Amino acid sequence: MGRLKEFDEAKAIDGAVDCFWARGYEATSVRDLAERRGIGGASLYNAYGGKRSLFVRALARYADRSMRERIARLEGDGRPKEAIRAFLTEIIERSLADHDRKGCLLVNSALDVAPHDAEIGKVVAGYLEEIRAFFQRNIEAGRRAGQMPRNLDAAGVSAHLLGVLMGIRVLARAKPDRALLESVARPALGLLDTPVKPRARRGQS
Amino acid sequence: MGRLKEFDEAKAIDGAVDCFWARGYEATSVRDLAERRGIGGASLYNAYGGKRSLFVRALARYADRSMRERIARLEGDGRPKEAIRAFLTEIIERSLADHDRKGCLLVNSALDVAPHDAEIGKVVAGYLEEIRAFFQRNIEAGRRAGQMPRNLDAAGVSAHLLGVLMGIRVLARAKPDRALLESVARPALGLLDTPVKPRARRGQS
DNA sequence: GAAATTCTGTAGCGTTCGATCCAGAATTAT
DNA sequence: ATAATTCTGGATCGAACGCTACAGAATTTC
Repeated sequence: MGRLKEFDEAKAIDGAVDCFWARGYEATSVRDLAERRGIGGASLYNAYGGKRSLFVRALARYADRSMRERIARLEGDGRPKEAIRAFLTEIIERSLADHDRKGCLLVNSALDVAPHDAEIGKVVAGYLEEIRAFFQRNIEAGRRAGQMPRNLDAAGVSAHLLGVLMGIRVLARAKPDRALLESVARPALGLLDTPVKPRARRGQS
Repeated sequence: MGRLKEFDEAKAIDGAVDCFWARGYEATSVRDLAERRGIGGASLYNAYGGKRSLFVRALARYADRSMRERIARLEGDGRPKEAIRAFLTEIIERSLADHDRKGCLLVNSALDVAPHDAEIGKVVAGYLEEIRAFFQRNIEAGRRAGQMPRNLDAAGVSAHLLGVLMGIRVLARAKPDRALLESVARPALGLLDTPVKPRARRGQS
Protein backbone atom coordinates (compact mmCIF):
# COMPACT_ATOMS: atom_id res chain seq x y z
CA MET A 1 0.00 0.00 0.00
CA GLY A 2 1.52 3.29 -1.06
CA ARG A 3 4.46 4.28 -3.16
CA LEU A 4 7.68 2.30 -2.79
CA LYS A 5 10.88 3.84 -1.42
CA GLU A 6 13.29 4.65 -4.20
CA PHE A 7 16.46 4.83 -2.10
CA ASP A 8 18.53 2.13 -0.50
CA GLU A 9 18.22 2.46 3.25
CA ALA A 10 21.56 0.81 3.91
CA LYS A 11 23.37 3.09 1.47
CA ALA A 12 21.60 6.07 2.97
CA ILE A 13 22.98 5.31 6.43
CA ASP A 14 26.42 4.67 4.97
CA GLY A 15 26.27 8.02 3.24
CA ALA A 16 25.29 9.65 6.51
CA VAL A 17 28.26 7.99 8.19
CA ASP A 18 30.57 9.43 5.54
CA CYS A 19 29.16 12.93 5.98
CA PHE A 20 29.21 13.00 9.77
CA TRP A 21 32.61 11.34 9.77
CA ALA A 22 34.22 13.84 7.43
CA ARG A 23 32.58 17.03 8.66
CA GLY A 24 31.32 16.42 12.19
CA TYR A 25 27.76 16.53 13.45
CA GLU A 26 27.15 20.27 13.57
CA ALA A 27 28.95 21.05 10.34
CA THR A 28 26.98 18.46 8.38
CA SER A 29 23.82 19.97 6.96
CA VAL A 30 20.63 18.16 6.08
CA ARG A 31 21.25 19.21 2.50
CA ASP A 32 24.67 17.54 2.56
CA LEU A 33 23.04 14.33 3.72
CA ALA A 34 20.33 14.53 1.09
CA GLU A 35 22.77 15.31 -1.68
CA ARG A 36 25.08 12.44 -0.75
CA ARG A 37 22.31 9.90 -1.23
CA GLY A 38 20.73 11.56 -4.23
CA ILE A 39 17.33 12.22 -2.73
CA GLY A 40 15.42 15.23 -1.48
CA GLY A 41 15.50 16.29 2.09
CA ALA A 42 11.84 15.53 2.73
CA SER A 43 12.34 11.80 2.41
CA LEU A 44 15.06 12.02 5.00
CA TYR A 45 12.61 13.41 7.52
CA ASN A 46 9.96 10.95 6.44
CA ALA A 47 12.26 8.02 6.95
CA TYR A 48 14.39 9.03 9.94
CA GLY A 49 12.64 11.92 11.64
CA GLY A 50 15.51 14.37 11.57
CA LYS A 51 19.21 15.02 11.61
CA ARG A 52 19.82 13.87 15.16
CA SER A 53 17.97 10.57 14.80
CA LEU A 54 19.91 9.86 11.64
CA PHE A 55 23.13 10.61 13.46
CA VAL A 56 22.34 8.09 16.18
CA ARG A 57 21.68 5.49 13.49
CA ALA A 58 24.89 6.41 11.72
CA LEU A 59 26.83 6.06 14.95
CA ALA A 60 25.43 2.57 15.44
CA ARG A 61 26.28 1.65 11.88
CA TYR A 62 29.81 2.91 12.28
CA ALA A 63 30.27 1.02 15.53
CA ASP A 64 29.10 -2.19 13.92
CA ARG A 65 31.13 -1.87 10.76
CA SER A 66 34.30 -0.49 12.25
CA MET A 67 34.77 -1.32 15.91
CA ARG A 68 32.78 -4.50 16.40
CA GLU A 69 33.99 -5.92 13.13
CA ARG A 70 37.58 -5.39 14.22
CA ILE A 71 36.96 -6.84 17.66
CA ALA A 72 35.25 -9.94 16.29
CA ARG A 73 37.91 -10.48 13.64
CA LEU A 74 40.89 -10.07 15.94
CA GLU A 75 39.37 -11.99 18.81
CA GLY A 76 38.51 -14.92 16.57
CA ASP A 77 42.09 -16.11 16.33
CA GLY A 78 42.33 -17.11 19.96
CA ARG A 79 45.62 -15.25 20.34
CA PRO A 80 44.79 -12.60 22.92
CA LYS A 81 48.10 -10.80 23.01
CA GLU A 82 48.25 -10.54 19.25
CA ALA A 83 44.63 -9.33 19.23
CA ILE A 84 45.47 -6.38 21.47
CA ARG A 85 48.67 -5.60 19.62
CA ALA A 86 46.93 -5.80 16.25
CA PHE A 87 44.12 -3.54 17.44
CA LEU A 88 46.52 -0.72 18.21
CA THR A 89 48.70 -1.20 15.16
CA GLU A 90 45.66 -1.34 12.88
CA ILE A 91 44.49 1.97 14.28
CA ILE A 92 47.92 3.48 13.72
CA GLU A 93 48.07 2.22 10.14
CA ARG A 94 44.56 3.44 9.42
CA SER A 95 45.33 6.82 10.92
CA LEU A 96 48.46 7.21 8.82
CA ALA A 97 46.63 6.17 5.67
CA ASP A 98 43.73 8.52 6.45
CA HIS A 99 44.85 11.43 4.31
CA ASP A 100 41.80 13.58 4.87
CA ARG A 101 42.22 13.07 8.62
CA LYS A 102 38.70 11.98 9.40
CA GLY A 103 39.89 10.15 12.49
CA CYS A 104 37.43 7.95 14.35
CA LEU A 105 33.78 8.90 14.37
CA LEU A 106 33.36 7.66 17.92
CA VAL A 107 36.30 9.68 19.25
CA ASN A 108 35.24 12.75 17.32
CA SER A 109 31.75 12.39 18.74
CA ALA A 110 33.05 11.83 22.25
CA LEU A 111 34.61 15.26 22.13
CA ASP A 112 32.13 17.15 19.98
CA VAL A 113 28.62 16.06 20.71
CA ALA A 114 28.78 13.87 23.81
CA PRO A 115 29.33 16.74 26.27
CA HIS A 116 26.40 18.71 24.85
CA ASP A 117 23.98 15.81 24.43
CA ALA A 118 23.55 13.48 27.38
CA GLU A 119 21.77 10.77 25.44
CA ILE A 120 24.34 10.54 22.68
CA GLY A 121 27.01 10.82 25.34
CA LYS A 122 25.80 7.63 26.94
CA VAL A 123 25.71 5.89 23.60
CA VAL A 124 29.30 6.91 22.85
CA ALA A 125 30.46 5.96 26.34
CA GLY A 126 28.88 2.56 25.78
CA TYR A 127 30.84 1.99 22.59
CA LEU A 128 34.08 3.00 24.27
CA GLU A 129 33.29 0.62 27.11
CA GLU A 130 32.98 -2.17 24.54
CA ILE A 131 36.53 -1.48 23.43
CA ARG A 132 37.80 -1.46 27.01
CA ALA A 133 35.99 -4.72 27.69
CA PHE A 134 37.68 -6.22 24.62
CA PHE A 135 41.05 -5.26 26.07
CA GLN A 136 40.16 -6.67 29.48
CA ARG A 137 38.87 -9.98 28.09
CA ASN A 138 42.05 -10.49 26.13
CA ILE A 139 44.28 -9.52 29.00
CA GLU A 140 42.55 -12.08 31.18
CA ALA A 141 42.81 -14.70 28.45
CA GLY A 142 46.47 -13.90 27.88
CA ARG A 143 47.19 -14.17 31.56
CA ARG A 144 45.48 -17.53 31.77
CA ALA A 145 47.48 -18.70 28.77
CA GLY A 146 50.69 -17.60 30.45
CA GLN A 147 51.50 -15.15 27.68
CA MET A 148 51.25 -12.16 29.95
CA PRO A 149 52.49 -11.32 33.43
CA ARG A 150 50.45 -13.17 36.01
CA ASN A 151 49.96 -10.12 38.22
CA LEU A 152 48.74 -7.85 35.42
CA ASP A 153 45.76 -5.75 36.51
CA ALA A 154 43.30 -6.56 33.73
CA ALA A 155 40.79 -3.82 34.51
CA GLY A 156 43.41 -1.15 35.06
CA VAL A 157 45.53 -1.99 32.03
CA SER A 158 42.45 -2.20 29.82
CA ALA A 159 41.60 1.37 30.83
CA HIS A 160 45.17 2.39 30.06
CA LEU A 161 44.99 0.80 26.63
CA LEU A 162 41.71 2.57 25.93
CA GLY A 163 43.26 5.87 26.93
CA VAL A 164 46.29 5.23 24.74
CA LEU A 165 43.98 4.42 21.86
CA MET A 166 42.12 7.71 22.31
CA GLY A 167 45.43 9.53 22.50
CA ILE A 168 46.59 7.98 19.25
CA ARG A 169 43.40 9.09 17.56
CA VAL A 170 43.77 12.66 18.76
CA LEU A 171 47.45 12.99 17.90
CA ALA A 172 46.87 11.39 14.51
CA ARG A 173 44.57 14.26 13.61
CA ALA A 174 46.89 16.99 14.81
CA LYS A 175 50.23 15.42 13.84
CA PRO A 176 50.02 12.24 11.77
CA ASP A 177 53.56 10.99 12.27
CA ARG A 178 54.41 7.31 12.42
CA ALA A 179 57.25 7.58 14.91
CA LEU A 180 55.09 9.63 17.26
CA LEU A 181 52.11 7.30 17.16
CA GLU A 182 54.21 4.16 17.55
CA SER A 183 55.98 5.70 20.50
CA VAL A 184 52.62 6.36 22.12
CA ALA A 185 51.62 2.71 21.77
CA ARG A 186 54.93 0.99 22.52
CA PRO A 187 55.07 1.23 26.32
CA ALA A 188 51.43 0.19 26.59
CA LEU A 189 52.07 -2.92 24.54
CA GLY A 190 55.20 -3.54 26.59
CA LEU A 191 53.03 -4.05 29.65
CA LEU A 192 51.76 -7.23 28.09
CA ASP A 193 55.20 -8.79 27.75
CA THR A 194 56.54 -10.91 30.55
CA PRO A 195 59.63 -9.09 31.71
CA VAL A 196 62.98 -10.70 31.11
CA LYS A 197 65.27 -9.92 34.01
CA PRO A 198 68.49 -8.42 32.79
CA ARG A 199 71.38 -10.51 34.12
CA ALA A 200 74.34 -9.13 32.24
CA ARG A 201 75.63 -5.80 33.44
CA ARG A 202 76.24 -4.43 29.94
CA GLY A 203 73.73 -6.39 27.94
CA GLN A 204 72.96 -4.96 24.50
CA SER A 205 69.23 -5.09 25.28
CA MET B 1 43.63 60.80 17.67
CA GLY B 2 40.15 59.36 17.41
CA ARG B 3 37.73 57.88 19.89
CA LEU B 4 39.11 55.65 22.63
CA LYS B 5 38.26 51.96 22.87
CA GLU B 6 35.67 51.35 25.53
CA PHE B 7 36.34 47.67 26.12
CA ASP B 8 39.18 45.92 27.87
CA GLU B 9 41.19 44.04 25.28
CA ALA B 10 42.46 41.48 27.76
CA LYS B 11 38.97 40.75 29.05
CA ALA B 12 37.73 40.52 25.51
CA ILE B 13 40.19 37.76 24.69
CA ASP B 14 39.41 35.99 27.95
CA GLY B 15 35.72 36.13 27.08
CA ALA B 16 36.49 34.69 23.66
CA VAL B 17 38.42 31.87 25.32
CA ASP B 18 35.42 31.09 27.50
CA CYS B 19 33.07 31.00 24.51
CA PHE B 20 35.25 28.90 22.23
CA TRP B 21 36.14 26.64 25.15
CA ALA B 22 32.56 25.97 26.16
CA ARG B 23 30.95 25.71 22.73
CA GLY B 24 33.68 24.98 20.23
CA TYR B 25 34.80 27.08 17.29
CA GLU B 26 31.98 26.46 14.84
CA ALA B 27 29.22 26.58 17.42
CA THR B 28 30.37 29.92 18.79
CA SER B 29 28.77 32.78 16.92
CA VAL B 30 30.09 36.28 16.52
CA ARG B 31 27.05 37.45 18.46
CA ASP B 32 27.96 35.18 21.36
CA LEU B 33 31.40 36.72 21.44
CA ALA B 34 30.03 40.25 21.28
CA GLU B 35 27.44 39.60 23.97
CA ARG B 36 29.98 38.06 26.33
CA ARG B 37 32.05 41.22 26.34
CA GLY B 38 29.15 43.64 26.23
CA ILE B 39 29.99 45.28 22.93
CA GLY B 40 28.56 45.32 19.45
CA GLY B 41 29.82 43.05 16.76
CA ALA B 42 31.31 45.82 14.66
CA SER B 43 34.02 46.58 17.21
CA LEU B 44 35.02 42.98 17.13
CA TYR B 45 35.72 43.16 13.42
CA ASN B 46 37.36 46.53 13.85
CA ALA B 47 39.70 45.24 16.51
CA TYR B 48 40.41 41.67 15.44
CA GLY B 49 39.35 41.31 11.84
CA GLY B 50 37.01 38.41 12.26
CA LYS B 51 36.02 35.30 14.10
CA ARG B 52 38.95 33.19 12.98
CA SER B 53 41.61 35.75 13.88
CA LEU B 54 40.05 36.14 17.30
CA PHE B 55 40.12 32.37 17.71
CA VAL B 56 43.84 32.22 16.99
CA ARG B 57 44.39 34.90 19.60
CA ALA B 58 42.20 33.08 22.07
CA LEU B 59 44.16 29.87 21.48
CA ALA B 60 47.41 31.68 22.24
CA ARG B 61 45.92 33.20 25.37
CA TYR B 62 44.68 29.83 26.54
CA ALA B 63 48.06 28.20 25.89
CA ASP B 64 49.82 30.89 27.90
CA ARG B 65 47.44 30.89 30.82
CA SER B 66 46.83 27.18 31.05
CA MET B 67 49.59 25.06 29.58
CA ARG B 68 52.67 27.24 29.82
CA GLU B 69 51.73 28.45 33.28
CA ARG B 70 51.49 24.85 34.46
CA ILE B 71 54.76 23.87 32.81
CA ALA B 72 56.62 26.82 34.29
CA ARG B 73 55.16 26.29 37.74
CA LEU B 74 55.83 22.56 37.90
CA GLU B 75 59.24 22.74 36.32
CA GLY B 76 60.38 25.42 38.72
CA ASP B 77 60.72 23.04 41.62
CA GLY B 78 63.61 21.16 40.10
CA ARG B 79 61.96 17.83 40.83
CA PRO B 80 61.47 16.38 37.36
CA LYS B 81 59.67 13.19 38.28
CA GLU B 82 57.23 15.05 40.49
CA ALA B 83 56.70 17.60 37.73
CA ILE B 84 55.57 14.91 35.30
CA ARG B 85 53.44 13.15 37.86
CA ALA B 86 51.83 16.41 38.97
CA PHE B 87 51.09 17.39 35.39
CA LEU B 88 49.00 14.29 34.82
CA THR B 89 47.30 14.32 38.21
CA GLU B 90 46.45 18.01 37.86
CA ILE B 91 44.78 17.30 34.56
CA ILE B 92 42.82 14.45 36.09
CA GLU B 93 41.68 16.60 39.00
CA ARG B 94 40.73 19.45 36.71
CA SER B 95 38.82 17.11 34.45
CA LEU B 96 36.87 15.64 37.34
CA ALA B 97 36.07 19.09 38.73
CA ASP B 98 35.03 20.34 35.27
CA HIS B 99 31.31 19.81 35.65
CA ASP B 100 30.31 21.35 32.35
CA ARG B 101 32.87 19.15 30.63
CA LYS B 102 34.64 21.82 28.66
CA GLY B 103 37.75 19.70 28.50
CA CYS B 104 40.92 21.26 27.11
CA LEU B 105 40.65 23.89 24.42
CA LEU B 106 43.81 22.64 22.71
CA VAL B 107 42.60 19.03 22.57
CA ASN B 108 39.14 20.08 21.46
CA SER B 109 40.70 22.18 18.73
CA ALA B 110 43.06 19.40 17.70
CA LEU B 111 40.06 17.27 16.87
CA ASP B 112 37.60 19.90 15.65
CA VAL B 113 39.35 22.59 13.72
CA ALA B 114 42.91 21.40 13.14
CA PRO B 115 42.01 18.85 10.44
CA HIS B 116 39.97 21.41 8.51
CA ASP B 117 42.34 24.34 8.86
CA ALA B 118 45.99 23.73 8.10
CA GLU B 119 47.25 26.94 9.67
CA ILE B 120 45.47 26.46 12.97
CA GLY B 121 46.46 22.82 12.80
CA LYS B 122 50.12 23.78 12.84
CA VAL B 123 49.53 26.14 15.73
CA VAL B 124 47.82 23.42 17.75
CA ALA B 125 50.50 20.88 16.87
CA GLY B 126 53.08 23.35 18.09
CA TYR B 127 51.40 23.68 21.47
CA LEU B 128 51.18 19.91 21.83
CA GLU B 129 54.85 19.67 20.95
CA GLU B 130 55.62 22.06 23.80
CA ILE B 131 53.95 19.65 26.19
CA ARG B 132 55.89 16.70 24.79
CA ALA B 133 59.11 18.66 25.06
CA PHE B 134 58.30 19.39 28.71
CA PHE B 135 57.96 15.67 29.31
CA GLN B 136 61.19 14.92 27.50
CA ARG B 137 63.17 17.58 29.35
CA ASN B 138 62.02 16.24 32.68
CA ILE B 139 62.68 12.65 31.75
CA GLU B 140 66.22 13.55 30.80
CA ALA B 141 66.65 15.53 33.99
CA GLY B 142 65.21 12.72 36.07
CA ARG B 143 67.51 10.23 34.41
CA ARG B 144 70.52 12.40 35.08
CA ALA B 145 69.46 12.74 38.70
CA GLY B 146 69.19 8.98 38.99
CA GLN B 147 65.48 9.15 39.82
CA MET B 148 64.46 7.33 36.71
CA PRO B 149 65.68 4.21 34.89
CA ARG B 150 68.94 4.94 33.14
CA ASN B 151 67.85 3.33 29.86
CA LEU B 152 64.55 5.19 29.61
CA ASP B 153 63.89 6.42 26.08
CA ALA B 154 63.20 10.09 26.74
CA ALA B 155 61.82 10.93 23.31
CA GLY B 156 59.65 7.81 23.09
CA VAL B 157 58.28 7.98 26.62
CA SER B 158 57.54 11.69 26.25
CA ALA B 159 55.39 10.84 23.22
CA HIS B 160 53.69 8.13 25.23
CA LEU B 161 52.95 10.57 28.04
CA LEU B 162 51.53 13.07 25.58
CA GLY B 163 49.28 10.39 24.12
CA VAL B 164 48.12 9.33 27.56
CA LEU B 165 47.38 12.95 28.36
CA MET B 166 45.25 13.28 25.23
CA GLY B 167 43.47 10.05 26.09
CA ILE B 168 42.65 11.29 29.57
CA ARG B 169 41.18 14.46 28.11
CA VAL B 170 39.01 12.53 25.68
CA LEU B 171 37.77 9.98 28.19
CA ALA B 172 37.09 12.70 30.74
CA ARG B 173 34.57 14.24 28.37
CA ALA B 174 32.82 10.99 27.57
CA LYS B 175 33.08 9.30 30.96
CA PRO B 176 34.42 11.44 33.79
CA ASP B 177 35.26 8.68 36.24
CA ARG B 178 38.17 8.93 38.65
CA ALA B 179 39.06 5.25 38.69
CA LEU B 180 39.08 5.14 34.89
CA LEU B 181 41.27 8.22 34.44
CA GLU B 182 43.73 7.19 37.13
CA SER B 183 44.03 3.76 35.57
CA VAL B 184 44.89 5.39 32.27
CA ALA B 185 47.71 7.36 33.84
CA ARG B 186 49.11 4.79 36.28
CA PRO B 187 51.15 2.56 33.94
CA ALA B 188 52.59 5.60 32.19
CA LEU B 189 53.80 7.05 35.48
CA GLY B 190 55.10 3.62 36.42
CA LEU B 191 57.57 3.83 33.57
CA LEU B 192 59.37 6.57 35.47
CA ASP B 193 59.98 4.43 38.53
CA THR B 194 63.17 2.46 38.75
CA PRO B 195 62.03 -1.14 38.87
CA VAL B 196 62.60 -3.08 42.07
CA LYS B 197 63.52 -6.63 41.18
CA PRO B 198 61.28 -9.01 43.01
CA ARG B 199 63.47 -11.40 45.00
CA ALA B 200 60.94 -13.21 47.12
CA ARG B 201 58.92 -15.87 45.32
CA ARG B 202 55.62 -14.98 47.03
CA GLY B 203 56.15 -11.34 47.84
CA GLN B 204 52.99 -9.32 48.59
CA SER B 205 52.64 -6.66 45.88
C1' DG C 1 -11.38 1.70 -12.98
C1' DA C 2 -11.62 4.68 -8.32
C1' DA C 3 -10.09 5.53 -3.71
C1' DA C 4 -6.64 5.34 -0.36
C1' DT C 5 -1.99 5.44 0.93
C1' DT C 6 2.95 6.40 0.68
C1' DC C 7 6.99 8.45 -1.25
C1' DT C 8 9.42 12.33 -3.94
C1' DG C 9 10.89 16.92 -5.39
C1' DT C 10 10.35 21.75 -4.90
C1' DA C 11 9.55 25.60 -2.60
C1' DG C 12 9.48 28.01 1.32
C1' DC C 13 9.00 28.68 6.46
C1' DG C 14 11.43 31.33 10.25
C1' DT C 15 15.95 31.64 12.23
C1' DT C 16 20.66 32.30 12.53
C1' DC C 17 25.12 32.71 10.50
C1' DG C 18 29.60 35.75 9.40
C1' DA C 19 30.31 40.00 7.80
C1' DT C 20 29.46 44.94 6.48
C1' DC C 21 27.50 49.57 6.28
C1' DC C 22 26.52 53.80 8.40
C1' DA C 23 25.16 57.69 11.28
C1' DG C 24 26.56 59.47 15.44
C1' DA C 25 29.46 59.76 19.66
C1' DA C 26 33.99 60.60 21.42
C1' DT C 27 38.63 62.06 21.08
C1' DT C 28 42.89 64.55 19.21
C1' DA C 29 45.16 67.95 16.14
C1' DT C 30 45.08 72.44 14.42
C1' DA D 1 35.85 76.35 17.48
C1' DT D 2 36.70 73.31 13.44
C1' DA D 3 38.45 69.41 11.12
C1' DA D 4 40.12 64.89 11.17
C1' DT D 5 40.07 60.52 13.03
C1' DT D 6 38.48 56.42 15.53
C1' DC D 7 35.18 53.71 17.95
C1' DT D 8 30.19 52.24 18.94
C1' DG D 9 25.51 50.38 18.47
C1' DG D 10 22.09 49.05 15.36
C1' DA D 11 20.38 47.82 11.14
C1' DT D 12 21.04 44.93 7.50
C1' DC D 13 23.22 42.02 3.85
C1' DG D 14 23.11 37.47 1.30
C1' DA D 15 23.63 32.82 2.45
C1' DA D 16 22.86 28.79 4.89
C1' DC D 17 20.60 26.44 8.59
C1' DG D 18 16.83 22.62 10.33
C1' DC D 19 12.54 21.67 9.17
C1' DT D 20 7.78 21.54 7.03
C1' DA D 21 3.88 22.13 3.61
C1' DC D 22 2.16 20.63 -0.48
C1' DA D 23 1.16 18.96 -5.08
C1' DG D 24 2.03 15.20 -7.85
C1' DA D 25 3.91 10.52 -8.92
C1' DA D 26 3.70 5.74 -7.75
C1' DT D 27 1.64 1.84 -5.66
C1' DT D 28 -1.97 -1.10 -3.27
C1' DT D 29 -6.79 -2.14 -1.98
C1' DC D 30 -11.32 -2.43 -3.34
